[in-house]
Amino acid sequence: MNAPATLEQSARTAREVFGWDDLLPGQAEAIDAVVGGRDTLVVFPTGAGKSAVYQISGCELGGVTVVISPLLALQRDQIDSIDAAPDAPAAVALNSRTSAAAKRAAWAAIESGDAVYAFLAPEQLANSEVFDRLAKADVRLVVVDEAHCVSAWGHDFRPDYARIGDAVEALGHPPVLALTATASAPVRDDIVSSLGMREPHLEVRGMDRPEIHMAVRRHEHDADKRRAVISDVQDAGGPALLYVATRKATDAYADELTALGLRAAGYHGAMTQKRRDEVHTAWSAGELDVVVATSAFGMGVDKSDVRLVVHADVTESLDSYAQEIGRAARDGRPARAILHYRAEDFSLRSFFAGGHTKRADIAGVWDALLRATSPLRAKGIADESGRSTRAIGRVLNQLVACGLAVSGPEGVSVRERVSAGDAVSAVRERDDAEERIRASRIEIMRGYAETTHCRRRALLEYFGVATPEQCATCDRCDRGSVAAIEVDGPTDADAGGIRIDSVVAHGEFGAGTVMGIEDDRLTVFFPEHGYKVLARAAFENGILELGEAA
DNA sequence: CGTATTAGGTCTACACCTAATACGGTGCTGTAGT
Repeated sequence: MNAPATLEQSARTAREVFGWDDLLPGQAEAIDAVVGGRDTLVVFPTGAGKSAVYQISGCELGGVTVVISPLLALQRDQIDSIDAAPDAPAAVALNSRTSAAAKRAAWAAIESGDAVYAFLAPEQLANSEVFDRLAKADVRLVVVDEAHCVSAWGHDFRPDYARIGDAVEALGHPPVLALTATASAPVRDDIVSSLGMREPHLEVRGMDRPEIHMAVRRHEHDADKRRAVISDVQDAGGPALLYVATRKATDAYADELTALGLRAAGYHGAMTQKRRDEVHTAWSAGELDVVVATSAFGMGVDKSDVRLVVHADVTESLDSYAQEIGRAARDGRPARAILHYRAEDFSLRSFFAGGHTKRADIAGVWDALLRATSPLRAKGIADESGRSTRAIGRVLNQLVACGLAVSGPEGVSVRERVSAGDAVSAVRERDDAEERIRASRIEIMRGYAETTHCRRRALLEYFGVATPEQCATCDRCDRGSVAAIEVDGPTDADAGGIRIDSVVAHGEFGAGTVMGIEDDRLTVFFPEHGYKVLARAAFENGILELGEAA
């Protein structure tokens, strides 16, 4: 392979086919790897030209470029942008919203032998007709967009994400190009192994976003937190995003901000598609000061002048947090990211992380599958047993994930005829493993929130990026080197020999670490019991003692 | 696990308290019915 010639060719394609004058840093290297036949993982911030990498590579390679993308709206945007290019290959979508006529046209394009981009949600790969036809087509590249979803959405929420790797293998393993805006080392490893990528070329650029000032504020009381969040949004100085943990909170904050005279709108996954589109459009057009959203808002939202991203609750992982604050300052001008939280807020995340499958559900589903003579669907089992379709669906996913059952276009059927008891324990083991992983992600988030060192360093170290000790643009660096955890109200960080990070011993809870100090109360984290707010008087009656530093 | 809502109990009656209970995120798909 002649590398300079390839690069020159890529630059020409960019210019002549897509109308881009220059390739951005990293794009040429990634394209070179993909066109050379290597599996490639690209981690660029949004706006740094991830799409161009697959568009140019697909054009160079010819044949069919399969693009797996999580949201139908994203697929539509991508197709629109390809259609707008001066001389780009055709782009088609295959999904549940595609009309019969459009499907015929799409297959005609795919089977024509000309270069074409085919956009699919991963669920389409489980459709045997779609898959069989793709397998016969000339697929020369598989692109996985928003590849972090492979890691985050794997088995439970969208199980087909976990099976993309199998589909790639069954297609004869054409080069795989995975694209994402944020991926920590564990998530990268997860993507590589889940997609079955072989010795992938890794192209990571621009993880550091020094233009975003980072801060965290911890609160004792919910009312204080709400006030602080509202006040931050009022002082945004430009378009602001407010992320909350629940759908209900989106409306509550949006109403309050509206009452204060801001143009605010709520956004969450349970709203009608129409309403979601309206909010999205108004936000993009600059008609809203703030969108109050759950994690549903973000992917595919491209607004360059966001000046503030406030989180009223912790996210489920530092990966998600980086993703969400990364939506600020795409124009490169200064912006701020502020995380507000209370110790209790982690419990909602732990709830989402948990969720053990009920034994009776597992046994019931397994029994139904064993008796069945043809594949079953969640709805059928649910109707017959009177349990919820969702619960049954989860059991089915877990049974497939642990290899006891297989999922096909007609539904799920038994693969290994083990006893109900064995099925129950196999599913429970999966539950436990998943919960441990999610719990550890939450702990990393807690670590970020409670670090006494530079925030940016804490974030970037997690992403495996070397950084200086201090960034000078986070709340920790603002106040000098190692600072105390900030707690609402007067902070007396040294009285009575108790300090933030002091190790203490409690009669009931064992050894703990002081996380916060108020006038007469301490917040202490006990590894086995979590956070406890204790009266300072506990020292006087001997329940609490200053521990040795060991 | 924590919070918000509902049900139940109290008993001059109304309003109020407590205990029990429900609920909490992300999206595809296929099918039924307008």
